Amino acid sequence: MEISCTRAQADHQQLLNCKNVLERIDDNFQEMTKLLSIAGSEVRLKILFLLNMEDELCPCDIADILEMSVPAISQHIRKIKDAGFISSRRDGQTLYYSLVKDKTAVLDAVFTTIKKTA
Amino acid sequence: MEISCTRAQADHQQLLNCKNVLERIDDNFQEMTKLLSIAGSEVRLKILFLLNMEDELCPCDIADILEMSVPAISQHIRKIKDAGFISSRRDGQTLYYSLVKDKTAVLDAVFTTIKKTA
DNA sequence: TAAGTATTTAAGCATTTGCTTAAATACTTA
DNA sequence: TAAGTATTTAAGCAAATGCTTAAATACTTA
Repeated sequence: MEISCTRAQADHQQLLNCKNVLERIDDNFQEMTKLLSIAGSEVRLKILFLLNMEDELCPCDIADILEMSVPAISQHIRKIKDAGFISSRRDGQTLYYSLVKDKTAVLDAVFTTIKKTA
Repeated sequence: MEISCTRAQADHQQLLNCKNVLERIDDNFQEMTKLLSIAGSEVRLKILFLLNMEDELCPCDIADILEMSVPAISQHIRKIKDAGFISSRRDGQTLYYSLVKDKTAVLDAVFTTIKKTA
């Protein structure tokens, strides 16, 4: 917990306080980074947005809408699913994916902002 | 704008509608992806969080708080600055960085969530 | 103007990312 | 059970990322 900044003006109490705050909520940063790094890709952000708008979609639908290959979409879906932000239900051959709402609640503000036509 | 999904059950009207919605707000997706991909790194999310909490900080402060090298922090700062989400003011040798509030407003929900102690 | 501090920039390199193509798995239906 | 559809998985590869170290730039002060 030592402070190395050599500036005379450095407010060492401020820096220590910042360190303490970050340390206390470190787990929150990791969980939030997981969500934001998932959402910080244009393809995945669109997938999340579409699932929010349509409730549930299958990989084939998403591939069509985004005009991308099915394996490419499937691999994005796996990443989002592994992180726990979507879940799936099977209906015959088709897998329907939907948002895990309580893990993605913070994205509501993001979706609202995106929807605002400039 | 053609639909390639071969599923008999596919709701082609739904898929076309999704494509139209996305197309209309495509610029919003790009801008939002820029912000989320910046914020989707633990180090940068902490930098943004700290700037939100402390109003302004210099690279040296941030390097101290996060216990990282100054060049590493500087390169993250440059990325955030190039994207337009922070601005700087100089006071002597020291550069102070602060959030561009109207470009990062959507992160308020993120910061609030992070601050909630579990 | 010389030396010191704050910061950025650049080169180098290991790791990660995100696609492609090909093959495997799961389910349905003739 | 064979053939077809939906999806995943895996290998391969080009591009992006994020650090390190070393050097350059900007400013201050003795």
